[in-house]
Amino acid sequence: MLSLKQLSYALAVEKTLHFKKAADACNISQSALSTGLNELEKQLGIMIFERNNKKVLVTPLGQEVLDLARRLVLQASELEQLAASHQAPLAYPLTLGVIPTIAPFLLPKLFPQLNQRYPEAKLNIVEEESAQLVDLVRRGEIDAAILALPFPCDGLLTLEFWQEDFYWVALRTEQQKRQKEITSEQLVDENLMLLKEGHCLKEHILDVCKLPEQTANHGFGATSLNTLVQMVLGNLGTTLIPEMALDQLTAQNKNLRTVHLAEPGPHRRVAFIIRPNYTRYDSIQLLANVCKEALGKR
Amino acid sequence: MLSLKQLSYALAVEKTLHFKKAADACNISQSALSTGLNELEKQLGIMIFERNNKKVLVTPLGQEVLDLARRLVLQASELEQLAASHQAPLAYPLTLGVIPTIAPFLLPKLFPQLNQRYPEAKLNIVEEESAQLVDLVRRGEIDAAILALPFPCDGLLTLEFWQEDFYWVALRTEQQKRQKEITSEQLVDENLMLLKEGHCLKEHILDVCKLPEQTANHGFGATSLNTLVQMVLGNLGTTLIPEMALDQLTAQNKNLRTVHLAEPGPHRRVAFIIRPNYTRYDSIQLLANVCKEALGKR
DNA sequence: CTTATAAATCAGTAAATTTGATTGTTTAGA
DNA sequence: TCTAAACAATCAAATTTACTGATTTATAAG
Repeated sequence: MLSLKQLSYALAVEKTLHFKKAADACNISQSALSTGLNELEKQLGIMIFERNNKKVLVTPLGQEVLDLARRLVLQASELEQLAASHQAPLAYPLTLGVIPTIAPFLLPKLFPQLNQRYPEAKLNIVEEESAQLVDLVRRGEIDAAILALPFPCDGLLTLEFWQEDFYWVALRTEQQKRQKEITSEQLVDENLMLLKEGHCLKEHILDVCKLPEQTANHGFGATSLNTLVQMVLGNLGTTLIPEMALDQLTAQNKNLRTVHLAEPGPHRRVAFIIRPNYTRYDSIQLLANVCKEALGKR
Repeated sequence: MLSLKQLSYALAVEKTLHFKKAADACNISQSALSTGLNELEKQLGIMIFERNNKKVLVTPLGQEVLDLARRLVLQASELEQLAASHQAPLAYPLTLGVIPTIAPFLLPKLFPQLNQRYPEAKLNIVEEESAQLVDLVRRGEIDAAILALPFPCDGLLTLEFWQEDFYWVALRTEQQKRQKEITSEQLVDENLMLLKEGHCLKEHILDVCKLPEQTANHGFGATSLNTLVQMVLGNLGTTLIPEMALDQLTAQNKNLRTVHLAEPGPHRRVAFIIRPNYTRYDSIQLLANVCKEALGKR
């Protein structure tokens, strides 16, 4: 009878195309992996890998088999997790993707809250941009991801748990007006610096402000809001940051002023995305609630 | 590591709720099954079955786990089949459902043709009514089914391979007209006998003829077209049969006359149904072609 | 031609699964 | 209340399977 172990060996080889490395990844000897694979191929009656002593490559039929095997192994691990998650909520470690414009602001609030509610909870965090995270979730390499919407995630489930607005950050100077709000039109003259290509926050800001791509000075390719704010302090321009970043990035600094962006909100919505028939929906929902609470208390 | 073997043991117990019977079904001893299950439950850290020496029942969480396990085991077998089907077309035995108004007429033509084209092909046939077959396909208990359309099969794929019309069957008498066609209106006076409830052919006929339910004498609950034709011979009334049944049921008998039903056709369409991501789509397509040929040659 | 590399193979061993017999409960019937 | 039957759990022994480390064989590169 087909075994999941054998299938996982095959998947390891698919990844590395190298028996020794794959064996190491599986914590077995090269010879065990070799015989295991031969056994699998014998049982299926096909060649999955075309190989000689020097090269390994996947056959076309082998690719089909591996794709099915991947699904199988993924579902098996989901079954294990389902069982584990019913012992204590979130007991089984969850691998979570978070985008860079959320991670540094949400996580420091999330972890203490989570520890208090679910002491046995364990999270592995992966920080990537939205597009990569969607892909990782789809392929089942991570359990879920936290992104800012709108973002195209066809076929995935979204679990929204937070909405927020953007704030304009500028240097506090003598001749400033004591304004409470700033409009998109006013922003045009303010040498706006945004994150570099690929960060959804840039798109969201341009969308909300109905500004064309060119309006924004691209901040010399800054990849973090922290950097952007440092640049504001260096008098290089101004920027926009989401509400959740306010206290960490600007609250401590008397030289900065933050002004609410006067556009109809919410300016961005924050949500978990998961595969539609992910088995630990409950855990993610639990987690979403904790996130909400964590962000809720100012 | 979780093994498919253990999962299949659990599924066997779910079916029988009896360790010894389940063990027999798995071709292992009761003790092996018992330890296997204990091992599985230990690995998952949960109870799947609540049991004492006298009763076995599934826990709520156990049910969830079993549902996932079923999917897993099904997909594993599909993987095996995928591999096997690439060695020789149709080599791996295929379990096929066929409705009673098709099976006796299609299969005798199909098998010789199939044997000639694909000598290694093997089919297991299950004869049930449409609704049951749809269910069996959905649950993965059979690979595919042949039904007559229209029939509701949401979420399943259909592979149509044949269309045909209905023919009116009546006793050949002295005073008959030599008519070539008969209309629905004329049928009303002809004491029409149809199959009993549940056979889609009855629905199809009433639909095509735009007749209300009550028009048809229900043939005293006949469950086969053969019986109906015998009743026609016994001068109990008349009936309608599909084209594919003509030569077997009426061609040999001089006392019967068959007249084409004058309604816009085709009166019924015959198709395979399969699960959308069934792995042996190719095999079914092959099979559909053979069916078409088999019916095609008169 | 030599060398380094990598998969296959082999023999021995460890681990797992399975069997058959037995035990201990539970239920139903006397 | 007692007895018998049914059934899952358990145990020791046997078998099968999986793994390791060493060796062999084949390949590509120098």
